[in-house]
Amino acid sequence: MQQISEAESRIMEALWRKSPLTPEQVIAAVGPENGWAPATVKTLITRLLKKKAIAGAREADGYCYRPLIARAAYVQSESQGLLDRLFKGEVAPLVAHFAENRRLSSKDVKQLKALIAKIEEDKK
Amino acid sequence: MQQISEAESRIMEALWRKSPLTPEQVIAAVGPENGWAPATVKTLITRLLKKKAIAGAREADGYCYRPLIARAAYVQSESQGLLDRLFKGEVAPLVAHFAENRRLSSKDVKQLKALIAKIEEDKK
DNA sequence: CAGGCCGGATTACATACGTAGTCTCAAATG
DNA sequence: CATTTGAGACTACGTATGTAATCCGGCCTG
Repeated sequence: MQQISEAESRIMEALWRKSPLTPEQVIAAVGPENGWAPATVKTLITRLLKKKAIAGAREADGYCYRPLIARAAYVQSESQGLLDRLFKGEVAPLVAHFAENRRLSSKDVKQLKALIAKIEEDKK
Repeated sequence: MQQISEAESRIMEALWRKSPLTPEQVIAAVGPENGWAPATVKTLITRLLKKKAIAGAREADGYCYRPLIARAAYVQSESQGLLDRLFKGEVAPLVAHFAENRRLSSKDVKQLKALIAKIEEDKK
């Protein structure tokens, strides 16, 4: 998978959120919130097209873009990359790090508890 | 904190692992394993100096470099950045993602269990 | 048909980054 | 003192990225 830059990933997020989108919709979705001119959005789109991360096609609603990469795959790639770089590829050390630095919210803890319980249940 | 590139972070890791290090030691520590020429390492060092991520000084063992940024701070910044970008700033969704994609090792689960238990114990 | 619109290509410029060589000046050494 | 060594500055070149404008060809509309 070719690298998708942070700016480019914001286009992807818009398309993952709702797809397909017309060029105008993409511009409206990401332009104002990022302070981008339409030309900037168009450039990012062109780069994503070149990277085959999205595809454009004429559809019932007119010309539209849709993602060619699943968000889960992108998220996995980015996350695993960070874990590989900083935590020997494993999840637990990252969680431990947040715990040690008081950056685990009580909400996080509650959800992690439920998650672990579910994982163990699924194992039986 | 100024951005530290991946290549630069490898110099940091060497200094976090063992510090202070002479220029020669840094080159030996990161050069071969990354396929870098000494000039490349020197460039990366110069950039880190400019970013004030490391400092060089004459010491008992000669001229040495030491990190000016704690690994924990760097790790927190990078990790939080990823969580902010992809997981609404929270840890649990990342763990859930790995669980859903069958990317949580049994070792991870075991350690997470212990970690959660410890957190709850520390709360009492 | 002519003009306008639109999507993608192309261009522009600056910074960051990866990789590496060269130069300069100060300190160390013989 | 002269020479060597070494650290950091500077240079080089290509790619990636951020931000944005312009251009070109095809299609649609009046």
